[in-house]
Amino acid sequence: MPSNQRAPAFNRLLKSLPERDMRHALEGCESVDLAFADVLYAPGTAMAHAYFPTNSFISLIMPVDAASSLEVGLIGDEGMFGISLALGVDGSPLRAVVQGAGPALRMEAAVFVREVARSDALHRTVDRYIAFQLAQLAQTAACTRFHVVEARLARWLLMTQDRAHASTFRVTQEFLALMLGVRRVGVTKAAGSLQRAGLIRYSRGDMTVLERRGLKAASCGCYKSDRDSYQRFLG
Amino acid sequence: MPSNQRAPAFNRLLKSLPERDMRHALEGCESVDLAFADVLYAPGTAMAHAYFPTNSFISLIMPVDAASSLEVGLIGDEGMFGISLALGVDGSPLRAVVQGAGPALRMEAAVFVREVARSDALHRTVDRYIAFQLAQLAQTAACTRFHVVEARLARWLLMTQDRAHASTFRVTQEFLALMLGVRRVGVTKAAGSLQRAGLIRYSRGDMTVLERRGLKAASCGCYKSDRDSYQRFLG
DNA sequence: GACGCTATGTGCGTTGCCGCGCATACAGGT
DNA sequence: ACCTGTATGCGCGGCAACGCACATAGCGTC
Repeated sequence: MPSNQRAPAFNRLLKSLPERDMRHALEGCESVDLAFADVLYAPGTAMAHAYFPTNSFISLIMPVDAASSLEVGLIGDEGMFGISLALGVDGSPLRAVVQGAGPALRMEAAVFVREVARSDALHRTVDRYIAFQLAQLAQTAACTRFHVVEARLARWLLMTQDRAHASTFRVTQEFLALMLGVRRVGVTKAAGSLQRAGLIRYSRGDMTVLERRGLKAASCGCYKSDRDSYQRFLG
Repeated sequence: MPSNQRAPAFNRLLKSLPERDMRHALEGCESVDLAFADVLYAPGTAMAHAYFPTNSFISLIMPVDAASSLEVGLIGDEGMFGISLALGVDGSPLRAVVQGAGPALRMEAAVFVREVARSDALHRTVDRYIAFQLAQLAQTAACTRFHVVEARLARWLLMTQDRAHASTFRVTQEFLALMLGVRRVGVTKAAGSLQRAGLIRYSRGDMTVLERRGLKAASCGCYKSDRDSYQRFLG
């Protein structure tokens, strides 16, 4: 493991549960390794599993048309994928794609539904996480509307660094363009600007955050707002 | 009541409940008349009531800064305000503002929380509505990013007409600009274009939808997507 | 060491919306 | 009839991002 990386052994949502509930939930889980670009869920299909990333992370992507899409959520060890199951519905319009390879815990859909029904603590935690997702979606909608690409890119890098637990991670400009819903060239320009400012360094898919402080200043307030929301609902 | 208006006596979420659950829920409600521009909830305050519009409607607005904001949700008789209460959290980043004056049912926060706990049917319905709100938020984020003002305006008019249960309703361009997160002049241009196409007629705050068919064609697919989501989760 | 793939960077004309300032027009009150 | 406030319309210069096409640069492969 790279020296800049400290892998969490646990998923923070599960870890926050009382001992008994956590133990029971973990018994319903299996450990899996998620590979980059794995599609964990595609709209229109049945949701087979809920996922609790430990040292991996997952993008929630809203498809618009063949060429365009927009990332509307990012899930790492602070969260989970599968809230639709907890809400008792059979699908979601969002694609779930592995963005950072690594280990995760997963639960079969039926098992997750049963666990949520039997554990009040898990149910409450999941509900609070849903509240966070709602807040994050609203924040993303506003951010996407009002903020320039460079600021949105800075926010994205900070969010990703948090979930990668590393200052270096792999991500191409092409991929960033899809996440931010802009042209690749737009990313080139914004990333070049951040690099010239000494905040990041990158080359052929290797992205390194050099100065978190500076990135925060370059980002819009949405990064901080997201963290505040998480703190309020789940902190 | 204008002839083009057919007021629903009920809120559709409540109406969908089994007789017993609905009756019990209604007993926890009081009837109120919502006035235009009433602020039902402001971020940072305690949420005092849940609202079930019958023939009124409510905007969910994400504030960005003093000058800018963005509507991320619209709640009429097909929905409710107060899902945060059901999720067991104490607040939301979204302002709730009355956009269409009219009658609604409301429940004190504590009563609503108790009802959700005691009625499985209500709980399931609220959960499904939350799933819809999540889908609508994601749709709005993508729509706001990719679609031009004219299409977004058309979508907004269709959504509002559905909830106003009337082809005429009051809305100024200034207000529309705040909802769509654009300049008032941008609305002037887009609305003028729709009017020249014979799809709408408006003057000094009186907006009339003349041709729903044409408006749908002028709008992006997001209007249809929203309705499909609602149908899937609550239909 | 040539080849090909992927990743990144550049140029150019276009567009959708911005900020700002101002002009018109209708409505209601006195 | 006048005045004032609100609603709508228009012009101008500017900017961020667009679409498209092409240029460079690293890296693996045979």
